[in-house]
Amino acid sequence: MATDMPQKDIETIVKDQDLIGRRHLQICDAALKLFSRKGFHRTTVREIAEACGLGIGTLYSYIKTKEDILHLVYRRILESFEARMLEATRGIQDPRLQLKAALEETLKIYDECQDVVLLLYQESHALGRQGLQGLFEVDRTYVGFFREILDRGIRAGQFAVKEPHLLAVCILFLCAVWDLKRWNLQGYTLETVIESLTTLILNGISADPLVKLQPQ
Amino acid sequence: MATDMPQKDIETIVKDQDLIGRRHLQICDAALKLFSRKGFHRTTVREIAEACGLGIGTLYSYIKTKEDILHLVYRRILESFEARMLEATRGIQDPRLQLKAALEETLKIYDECQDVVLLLYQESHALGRQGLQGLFEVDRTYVGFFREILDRGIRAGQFAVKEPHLLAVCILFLCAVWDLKRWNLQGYTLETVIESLTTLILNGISADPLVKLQPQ
Amino acid sequence: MATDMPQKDIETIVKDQDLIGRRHLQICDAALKLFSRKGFHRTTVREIAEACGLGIGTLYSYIKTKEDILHLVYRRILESFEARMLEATRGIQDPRLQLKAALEETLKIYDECQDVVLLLYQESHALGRQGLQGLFEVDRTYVGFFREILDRGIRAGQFAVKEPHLLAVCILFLCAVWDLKRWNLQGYTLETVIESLTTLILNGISADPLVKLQPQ
Amino acid sequence: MATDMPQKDIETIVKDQDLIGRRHLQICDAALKLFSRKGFHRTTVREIAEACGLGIGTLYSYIKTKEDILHLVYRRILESFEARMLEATRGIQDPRLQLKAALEETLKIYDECQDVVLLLYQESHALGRQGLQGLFEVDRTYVGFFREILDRGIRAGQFAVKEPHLLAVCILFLCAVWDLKRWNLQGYTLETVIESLTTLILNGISADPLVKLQPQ
DNA sequence: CATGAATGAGTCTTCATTCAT
DNA sequence: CATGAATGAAGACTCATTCAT
Repeated sequence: MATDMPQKDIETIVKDQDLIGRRHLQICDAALKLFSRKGFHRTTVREIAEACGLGIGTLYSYIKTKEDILHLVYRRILESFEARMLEATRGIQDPRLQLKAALEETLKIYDECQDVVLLLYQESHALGRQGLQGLFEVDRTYVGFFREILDRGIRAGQFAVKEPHLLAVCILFLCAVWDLKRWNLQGYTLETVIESLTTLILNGISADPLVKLQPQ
Repeated sequence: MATDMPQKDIETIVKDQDLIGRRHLQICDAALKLFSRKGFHRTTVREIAEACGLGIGTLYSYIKTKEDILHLVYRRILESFEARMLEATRGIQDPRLQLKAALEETLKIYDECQDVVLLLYQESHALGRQGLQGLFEVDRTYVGFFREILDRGIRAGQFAVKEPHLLAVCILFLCAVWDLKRWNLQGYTLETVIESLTTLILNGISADPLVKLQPQ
Repeated sequence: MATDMPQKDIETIVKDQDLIGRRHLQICDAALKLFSRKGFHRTTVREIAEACGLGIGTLYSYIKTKEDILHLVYRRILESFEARMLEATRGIQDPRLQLKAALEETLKIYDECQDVVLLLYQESHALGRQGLQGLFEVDRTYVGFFREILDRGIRAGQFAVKEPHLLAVCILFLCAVWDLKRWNLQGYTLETVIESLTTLILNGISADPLVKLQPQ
Repeated sequence: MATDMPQKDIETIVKDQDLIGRRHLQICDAALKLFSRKGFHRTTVREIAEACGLGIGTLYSYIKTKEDILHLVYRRILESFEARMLEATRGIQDPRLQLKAALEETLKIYDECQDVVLLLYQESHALGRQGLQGLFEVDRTYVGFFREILDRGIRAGQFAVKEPHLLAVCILFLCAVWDLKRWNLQGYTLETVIESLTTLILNGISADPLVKLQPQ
């Protein structure tokens, strides 16, 4: 589904593709921690180099600019998110249940990766046009996944949704509330949020008014 | 309702409160444009000074640090948002209609002030702890407004919501989708979004299942 | 004796000599405190203005440059030092006793005005050539005072000194040890220092070897 | 005796200790000249960088702050002073002669390094607390050297001194008169000063009054 | 392929001084 | 005479990036 994201493949001096892969992982791990803690701008390339045990020069053999590191990090994050999502919803037939599962897993991921989601929303503008395009693409596949669930539900007569794509975007976005507005949600537990959001959305799109009473 | 946000009043060298007020407006206007276009980090203080027709020294008579400018901008934005919201929903009695109006107005504002909303979400981490507290406070009053509508609807038996505060946060947050995910919503018009979101939310929280069929 | 120091009279915009005098005192008092605490460079003109209750503009009506303030301060300090010295040694006939009194008084002054003496030694290079000349002049009169005592003692056969001016300079300078090397003299009291220095100097210049045994 | 001054070792970005050593020498040489001529405050970091043929960035790879440069300079100066002193007085048995030699050498050093001594006295307050501590420490070892001579003389019955440490401080301090009051000692030669100071001090501390007549 | 020293453009911020009111 | 807002030159320091070894 998302194996072919537009790689905007980072130009490297080193040519050994295998080594590049390993180094990129190394760099991602170090950079992710630093970016989460201090943000993109306040993290220096030198710090990243130190944190991943490479010389600065070596680091620069595997990237062209600092921005590339952000790319690497984003790509990695989104890949892992997507993998988890697919895993969690695979094989569920009922659209309503599958949507529920997708919501729950997304919120769980967002709960675990709070810093990362913040990073995603706050520093993405540090990417150039081209870089953003890549992100958008990935996001689209992620959204596409929700959209498929909606489509199946609509075809099955379970969901009444005029604009499935729009709704998919909204639903995915809404999950981020747990991270982006966390300071305003201090008293709540993840469970409460999962339940409330699930209720809101399922009721919001349900075609059958009578179903609604149960979850509430 | 929110006239007394915690001012964290910027220390200035100039004493004339009136002049300070005017200059701050001047600075806000210039900074807002630049921040929207280039982001906080990529905008230099010198650029801001030039853009508002002040010498750097003069600019620094009205602020202590660059961060203060971001404060000024944020405070200004949120004040104006709140004012518009209050204006648009004042006097509407029916909670359902009032919520509809609030949603519509918020989305309209967010449509007009796309850059500003992005700024709000992306650069807020450039503020220090104290500065963030101020923002949160304002946000809480804004959220509180939605919450009051929900509460009235619940009391009137129109809404079925377990966690009104949580829902209020979600609803307000959801409006930002139009700005934060705009690149994934290219084909849609504001009207479509207003309608879809309104439907989703009203259905999502409606206590009476039979009402739901009409708007859809 | 030193009423006619070369005034390098500060150019002022204000012409009322009387007012100038009062303002200069005002400025001196404020500046002295600030300079002592923070040093000349780290004290801003604005701080001085605030400390003496004048507007910056007003302050600048009574001086031409920041350096002028240092002048004012130095001149004031030296005048007061000299006055105290004269007072303390007036009328003493015996050169040995007079030298003792002069030493004692100088050390007492230096003890009371530790910060000021440091200021004198550390910031004088902030003065331009012309300003330094003024200081030197004052210092010379101060030194001259010691020299006169030495001369009288030499004529009286009490002191054996080849280079009285040089010695006078040294003696006066030596007194500053209490301020400039204070951190290396932590355990000592003023009294001990007075006694030790007096002994050293009187023995060092005494013409009559037999006298020496008594004070030690 | 003073091989282990508290290094407060400057944090550097560059790791190669050997290179650091060489660069620090380079920086010292350039900075010393500039500081002597223009003082610490009036010398810019950029000037220092140019004077030692490094880019500013490079310079800052070897120091953390401008103050560090002053440190470097001071440390270097004091080390060289001490080395010369030790060399000049080594192996002299008679305390009186050794003190004479120490005085003479110190004054010669101070004569050659007039600018440096001024720097030492005038700019030391630009150092922070910690930096000053380092200086004091070095000064103490220097003073300790004089003190040892005095102690030996006292034990040998040649000197009559109640407070040897205090006297040592005074003696060392007195040598600085040649630099700090030079403008008031224009007509004198180094030889005259050496002779006068030596006479003053040796007579001042001599235990045997009869010896005194000879040097005078 | 690895390293890390070198670079300098660019950043925020300060402060003595002036001048219109 | 008094005031204080305006000014901009200048300063210390950072950091992404390169390149010789």
